[in-house]
Amino acid sequence: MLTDPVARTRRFHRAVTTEAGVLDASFLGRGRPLGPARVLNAIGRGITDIAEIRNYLRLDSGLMSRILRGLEDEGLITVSASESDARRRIAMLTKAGEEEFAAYEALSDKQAADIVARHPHPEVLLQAMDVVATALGFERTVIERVSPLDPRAVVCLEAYYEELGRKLKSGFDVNLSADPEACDMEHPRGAFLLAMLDGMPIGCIGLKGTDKGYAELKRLWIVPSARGMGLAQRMMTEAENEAKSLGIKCLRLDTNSVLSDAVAMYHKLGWTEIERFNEDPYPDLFFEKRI
Amino acid sequence: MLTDPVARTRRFHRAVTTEAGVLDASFLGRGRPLGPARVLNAIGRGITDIAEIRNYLRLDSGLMSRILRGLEDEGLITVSASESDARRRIAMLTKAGEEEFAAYEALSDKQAADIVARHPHPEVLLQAMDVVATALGFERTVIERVSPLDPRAVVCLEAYYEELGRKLKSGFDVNLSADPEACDMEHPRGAFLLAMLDGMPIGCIGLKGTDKGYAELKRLWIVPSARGMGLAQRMMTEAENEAKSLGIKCLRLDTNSVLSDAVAMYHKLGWTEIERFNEDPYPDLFFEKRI
DNA sequence: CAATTTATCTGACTTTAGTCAGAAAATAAT
DNA sequence: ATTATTTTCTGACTAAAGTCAGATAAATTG
Repeated sequence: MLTDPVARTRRFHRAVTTEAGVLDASFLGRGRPLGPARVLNAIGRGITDIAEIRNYLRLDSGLMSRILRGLEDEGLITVSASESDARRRIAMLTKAGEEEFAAYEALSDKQAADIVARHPHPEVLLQAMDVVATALGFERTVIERVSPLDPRAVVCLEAYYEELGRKLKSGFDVNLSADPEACDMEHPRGAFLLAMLDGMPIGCIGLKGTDKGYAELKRLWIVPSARGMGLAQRMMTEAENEAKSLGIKCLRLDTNSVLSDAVAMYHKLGWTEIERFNEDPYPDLFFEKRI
Repeated sequence: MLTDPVARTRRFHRAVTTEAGVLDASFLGRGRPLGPARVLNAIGRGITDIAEIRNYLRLDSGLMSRILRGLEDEGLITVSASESDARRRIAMLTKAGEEEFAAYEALSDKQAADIVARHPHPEVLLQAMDVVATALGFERTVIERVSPLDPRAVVCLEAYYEELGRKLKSGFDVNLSADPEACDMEHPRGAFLLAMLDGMPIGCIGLKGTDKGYAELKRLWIVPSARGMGLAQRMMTEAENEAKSLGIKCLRLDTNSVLSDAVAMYHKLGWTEIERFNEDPYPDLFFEKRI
């Protein structure tokens, strides 16, 4: 009973659907049926293409059409033809729509804050929720190329620096000049990849272009709640592909032997250990891979 | 973004409702609307009193009545008057109903098993789900008096013994004669209390009656995922009340200084340290409280 | 260019869910 | 014993969700 995976999962499901009922009630707190409320929120969250909303919410085209007319009549959205394909239609929030969406957001934020607040040790609960959320949706993870200055990238990098600082005996101090290598990881000189799941960044990797006949992989980091799922390998592979498409033939990386899991992975992925190729104080292991 | 409690909670909620949609689909996989399916499952899970089901599922009496007629027409249930109060009605599954319920159970079990199976480290996910489930429903926890031989009690006791074995340097070996003190914790000589949440035992405590002018509190245990929520104190208080109602005036307990959290709690709850009062090898600290 | 495909819309449905005002019968209160 | 309350049931509703067969217009294919 206490250890049976099925019993535990079903109990989790019961607990969560009870709670979800309460949370969905927040969607009903503004005198609007669930359907229109969900569509309005999808639009507010940036899914403006109607076919996409329809697919996301699994709505019949007829039903969708009527819901859109209703929201238009309320003055919350405007619908116009897509520029690239006049059959497709794009929904936009009006000013009133923005306000209504903000009101829903405020309700949801309050619900979320309440859940956390009534726990005596919020961080324990939050970490558990992170693990569950990552696990449940893991196959929806998408890897996208962004600028290393993208706020979502910055968030990952800061977490990476913080973690290195904890793990290296010497601590870790990013060069004071803010993100000195950012321009080298800007496409097409290099690249910066972000793994996104449910709107949350869960991992990153940088490809740093150089003028020395090789490129470097830098700043591979996976959020703790997503570790052990094979995401790091996927990021490495994607970064390699990115390098290939930029015509890069040789990759290098440096690391520290403290990060034993990472070192093991580099070996597994076909990297070979080489001599020190830079003067950085933190790394003590150096790898190369010809692609 | 990565640390913001509200963003993390909302992401969790999104992940879980997406998943819940899939799980609820299992309730639709047998060609029956959600309403009747939920009622059938409530009856199958042992909620037979119609008023109770109505309260549990928050259904209008008219709607409930019609759903019951529908399930009767399908030959899945029979409804009869309660013996104690002929206004109230009791629903029972027929043979066909049992089978239908079992089919729903099989679907749910399969869904649950699938979720766990596709995770590379199931125990990590399961522990996280335990923490979340406990946190979300915590205020629904009910403490009930059961026999110490109740299978749910046995499950807790085994977990307790296992944990003691890990924590005590000397290990821990329950007296080979199966649960030697069980009869002393049988009401009304003593009592055994179980904390239940969503059908899962999450903690226990035993009140052992003796003939020596005092009773003992034994086997206080809280499932790891529920620790830090103040449940142990609530169990202690309930056990004290139980003792009072049995006319007991003095309580004792023994413990080991390794269990420092427990020791701190005993002090906090007004227990006073006393001399060793038994020859057990494991405890090294002894407490008393007059009530 | 004609034929086909795609995305949306409209109208005419059905099903499911939920509400509400009594009616009937049993029980509890005075 | 009468009155009030509780529990369920029935009928007559409304609202919301979902389905389906075209119609329309834009894009794609051969």
